[in-house]
Amino acid sequence: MQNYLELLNPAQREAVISTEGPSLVIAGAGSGKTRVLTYRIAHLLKNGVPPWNILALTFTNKAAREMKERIATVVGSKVAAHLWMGTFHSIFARILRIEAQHINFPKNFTIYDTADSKSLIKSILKEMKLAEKEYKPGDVLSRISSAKNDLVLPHTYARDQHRIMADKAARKPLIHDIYNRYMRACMKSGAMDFDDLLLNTNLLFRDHPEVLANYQEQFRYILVDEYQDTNVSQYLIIRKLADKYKNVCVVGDDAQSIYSFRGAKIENILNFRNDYPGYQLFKLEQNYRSTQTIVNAANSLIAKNKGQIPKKVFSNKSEGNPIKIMQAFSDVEEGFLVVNDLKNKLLEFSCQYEDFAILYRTNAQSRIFEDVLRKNNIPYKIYGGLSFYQRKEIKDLLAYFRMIINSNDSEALKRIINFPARGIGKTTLEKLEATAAHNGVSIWEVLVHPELSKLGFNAGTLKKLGGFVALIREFQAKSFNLDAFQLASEVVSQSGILKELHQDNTPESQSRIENIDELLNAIKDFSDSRKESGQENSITLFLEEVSLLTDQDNDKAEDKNKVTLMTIHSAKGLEFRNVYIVGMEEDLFPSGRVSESESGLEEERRLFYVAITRAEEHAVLSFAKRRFKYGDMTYVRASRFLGELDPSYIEMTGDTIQQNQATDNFGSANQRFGKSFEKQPAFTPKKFNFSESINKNPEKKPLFSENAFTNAFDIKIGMSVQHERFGIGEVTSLEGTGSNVKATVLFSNAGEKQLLLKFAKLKILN
DNA sequence: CGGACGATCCTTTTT
DNA sequence: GGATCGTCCG
Repeated sequence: MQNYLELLNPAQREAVISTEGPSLVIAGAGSGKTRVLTYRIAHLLKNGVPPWNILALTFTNKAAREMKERIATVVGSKVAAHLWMGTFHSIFARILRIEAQHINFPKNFTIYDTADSKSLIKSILKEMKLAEKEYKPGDVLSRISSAKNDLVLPHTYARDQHRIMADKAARKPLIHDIYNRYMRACMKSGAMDFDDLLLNTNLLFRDHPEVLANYQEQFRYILVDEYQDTNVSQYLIIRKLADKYKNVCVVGDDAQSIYSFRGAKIENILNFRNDYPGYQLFKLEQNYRSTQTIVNAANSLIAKNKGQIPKKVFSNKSEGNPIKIMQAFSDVEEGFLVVNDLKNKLLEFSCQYEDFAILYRTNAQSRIFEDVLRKNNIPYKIYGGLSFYQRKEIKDLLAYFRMIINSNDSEALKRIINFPARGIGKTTLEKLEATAAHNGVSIWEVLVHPELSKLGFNAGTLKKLGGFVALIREFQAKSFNLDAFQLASEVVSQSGILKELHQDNTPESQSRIENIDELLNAIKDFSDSRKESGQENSITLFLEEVSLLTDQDNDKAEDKNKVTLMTIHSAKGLEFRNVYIVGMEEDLFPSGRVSESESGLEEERRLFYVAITRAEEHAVLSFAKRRFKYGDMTYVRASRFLGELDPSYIEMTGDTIQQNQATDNFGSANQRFGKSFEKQPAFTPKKFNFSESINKNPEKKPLFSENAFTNAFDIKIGMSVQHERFGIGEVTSLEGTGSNVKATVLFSNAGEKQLLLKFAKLKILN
């Protein structure tokens, strides 16, 4: 790997070797951005810059990990290990722990996730006697988050006419008050939410110039990936840190800015020239990923946006196949069309499962594709939704660890004070919470206060509370002698969690036990690898790692060679030979919430651009005519974005059931498609078309057959059926009529279950 | 106090 | 279609 410079094109090479002074790298989709970042860092190291003088900030942990591995192949893993490389959140959490004493936080502060934050907001609403209907915790949190990302503290918020007016207009005039209480409560709990990690870093640097000076000196070279998605808070951290040496290299693509909803400012990249005069500009315009058709189609789309950094992304690869658009009558049929097309490509182009991705705008769309893939025995992995670390039993166990490390963490306490059930109910907890809020202390401090007995609890309750305190203290005492894994095992057995789960012997509790085992294994792996590398191995470090994980970071070995299902947002940075972009409908993509504003629409368009440019060989777009929304079947229109792609790159596949209806299907969107689009035959006689492929595979089930789905009416007494969770069983009785038929099934492993056929996805065996 | 069972709201996107 | 929340009853 010594000649890494030879692996680069001229533009990439310039970006790698121009290490001094500010640099802006505009990297078109698929243009080798990661390669440039990787080799730039390797180049610095090769030229004698110590790794601890380099700060590299990425968007996901996974990106950081992969880049570190690639750098290690050039300079060795010992050197690479000393790089400061990670997400903004993980790097600055680490720094905040080191500098905690300066900002009035304990070193062992907890990191609240969104669920913790919402739960805290609910408590505050209760205390303020505000209705949750008026002040939805999620909405309140996003207002607070947006303020924090703009570095607006509560007292400034209260005087910020803009925000106050907006809140009044939204009939939530008291947000500033909630925000204030929220901040105080976090402080009492010794907790920071995600935004606080960045906000407090800013406050640390603002109020402690000597601390800032140290880090400026340390981080002589700063690299930032996905710069177009940084928010004000992140932007200012970079500016401060880079202020001394100005060796800052930011990489990004304004055309791929898709996170404004969480405070990202595309202006950060657009204004780089003003912030760092004398900067060098590098443009990476050759796309190595996709066919010319895909690149050109994507260009034709993004050209509809205004105010971009001029660039001309091109591909030297083959022309490739046209982008296919498929229309379906319903969301379910869309699932079949996509999976059928996938199966054809699998054979036609000798693809692996891992060569496919199904991308959607919202997580809720995944279910239908999961069903169809499962029925076709196609392995898939799904990102998003409930991740492992958000499952109840996992969060409960982690809450014990949090209490051990930081007993002032009131959200953790609320989770476990009565889990497993120890007779401390809602009333008791409410009283404790109110007392804590009234006295400005954490719940734990109330519990351990000598005058607890004067609060009017009865003797039984007092005893139970005392038992809980003793339990936590016992764990704390043990935590000094045990490693992370030993302590975790101790908690699982001594807290009564395991006993409780073993007692109610249901399939659910069984799967919970399995999850807990999995967590213990993860902790063991963590402990062992830490021990091997001679590093500290405390539960604190494990928690730190876990609380900043995303489900993208949980790549497992068994997840190799599977079809990928994810939102377009999480697909950023990835690539696949074949990409399906599904649900191309108005009010879904573009989302109805934003398509009224021009800037919102432009962001949706960038999102579509990101989606298309994930594809190396084939991009397939699909939409349905009818779709279930909120449990109702609704009629929907094709997305306006379909008409914005240059029609010369598109192939339509028609409506295979009733061709004469195909044209109506576009509704108003049809007018936007323009003449050339309309002229396309509704049913292109090409080789991947749909009806032919059915004929080609006569052994396969016809796509539109009712039989493809288990029909509730088909299930009869005595049948042998399979359930996703409960396994195989026999139907012993049926009751009810119509869609409400309830079956009693005797499962060989799970015992007898009553199942509503419309919900339980029973597969008929034999 | 805790579990079971309806009503209700919902849907962007995520560190 | 489903998650969460509130209410009711044991």
